[in-house]
Amino acid sequence: MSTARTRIHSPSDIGLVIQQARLARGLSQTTLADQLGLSQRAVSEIESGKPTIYMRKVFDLLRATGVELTAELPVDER
Amino acid sequence: MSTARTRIHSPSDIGLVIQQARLARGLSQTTLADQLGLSQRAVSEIESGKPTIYMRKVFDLLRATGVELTAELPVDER
DNA sequence: TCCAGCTATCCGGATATTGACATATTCGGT
DNA sequence: ACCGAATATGTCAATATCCGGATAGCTGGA
Repeated sequence: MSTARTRIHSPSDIGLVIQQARLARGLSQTTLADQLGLSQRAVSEIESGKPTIYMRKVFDLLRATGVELTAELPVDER
Repeated sequence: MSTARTRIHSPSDIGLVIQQARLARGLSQTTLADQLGLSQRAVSEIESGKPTIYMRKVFDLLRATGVELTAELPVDER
């Protein structure tokens, strides 16, 4: 069990990661959507990178597909 | 110049990171909002973790504040 | 203490997203 | 090539976010 790391810079980037994670788990959009109380349409649109999607849905999907997000903030310690 | 790493699991988490990054750059919500064509209100709500915010706005803020996101997807390579 | 800058929050109307349903299209396996 | 599952996309009414403008509250500095 290794870990694939991907830089995320846009809705499209995160959509692709979510799609990969979903497929890796052998889930259909419909199955996942039903589990989370989302519409199949929403899952499809998120994976395709629609920019006007609510954050909550994205985080729901990340959690359900086991994707971990890390933020890196450059800090200049004086 | 070091790098602070934070696990992101929710809109609140990402809001806090964005706020830290903004403050580290000495910017006000209004200044940042104007730069990005957002309202000061939007920046405030994002930082406070409002879950029904469009993804695009969050990515705009991440870019503007220099925060890097990384996704980690557990993969079982047979 | 006074004041300016910053942030959180209210209202109101315009606009866009939402889910449900339906369906065209694509994809994978046999 | 065929067939069923999966996915992308259309419409539509309902709903919620959006921004502007305004403002109250908070904070730090002079």
